[in-house]
Amino acid sequence: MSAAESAVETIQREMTIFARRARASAGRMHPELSLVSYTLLGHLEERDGCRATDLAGHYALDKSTVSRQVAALERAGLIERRLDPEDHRVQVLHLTEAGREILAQVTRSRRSAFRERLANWPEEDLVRFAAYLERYNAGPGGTGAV
Amino acid sequence: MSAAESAVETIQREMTIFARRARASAGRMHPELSLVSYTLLGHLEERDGCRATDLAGHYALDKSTVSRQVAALERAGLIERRLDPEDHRVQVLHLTEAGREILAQVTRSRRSAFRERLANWPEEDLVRFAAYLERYNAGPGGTGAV
DNA sequence: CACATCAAGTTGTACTATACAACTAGAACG
DNA sequence: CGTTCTAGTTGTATAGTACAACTTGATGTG
Repeated sequence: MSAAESAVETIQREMTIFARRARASAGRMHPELSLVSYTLLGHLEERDGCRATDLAGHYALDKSTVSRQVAALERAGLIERRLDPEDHRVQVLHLTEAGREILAQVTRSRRSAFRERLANWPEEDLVRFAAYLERYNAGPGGTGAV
Repeated sequence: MSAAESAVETIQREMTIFARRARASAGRMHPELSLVSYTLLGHLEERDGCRATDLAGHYALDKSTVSRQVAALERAGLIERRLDPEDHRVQVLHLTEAGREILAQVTRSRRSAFRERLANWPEEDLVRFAAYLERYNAGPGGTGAV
């Protein structure tokens, strides 16, 4: 096996380990915010509000799934729905102040966990690793290479 | 923000994207084998058989979860249980011939998906990326930096 | 304009993966 | 022995998900 082939094997194995761990710890990571909720809130912050359908499309989730997630986030007071005056079928979702705070808090705690994990890496390696990950994720998706 | 800090941000973001995708596609990846089942079969192959408790410990799953997964895999004819003659509480799990085949098949299809995704990477980058991932995963776990 | 079609969301239902707790059966050790 | 430990199963509950059926509003065409 060539060096390239064996590197591909390693990447596959390590990505799989990572995915499994992420899955296992997703629910326990932050009691107040699952990985999905966190991602959705992050999207709302980044876009400054969007529709449920956009979330579903962007994250490849069924609209019913998003509908329930959104309902839960609203019940928790983290987001609010504003009827689009242009189109009354549409609800534009926005973070509330509480939602913004929780999101920032979870982001901080996640960031510090990552920092800790990467604490001893030389800057050069961090930069290269970051670039590789971006490149990997930007590649053609949906092939199951997860 | 320093280059190192911004690299850590990127790593966090990209790892999260990856984890979310993995999660979303886990169930659809291979109709015949979920990510968890695949991982468990892989472990059995690697160790040439082990106990359910070992699987639970190694993958941080509850023993009841493993028990049901194992039951499903046995029903599907992919593994078999052999009573440990030394200790009648213990069932040693082994791949069956069918299990070995399915595992090999899924491994092949996953590998080809990874290969495709990484097809245009220069060997040097593959080797470095693989090393970074190994290093990342080998770090202290369980902090939520997933 | 009226009806057909499309789009956004909700709700009913079902399934999978998971955890925790209570239990059974066997082992180990005093 | 009997107590305590260990391996595994089963009951129960929850989260996240999908698919299908439905409601409501928008759009476009004869």
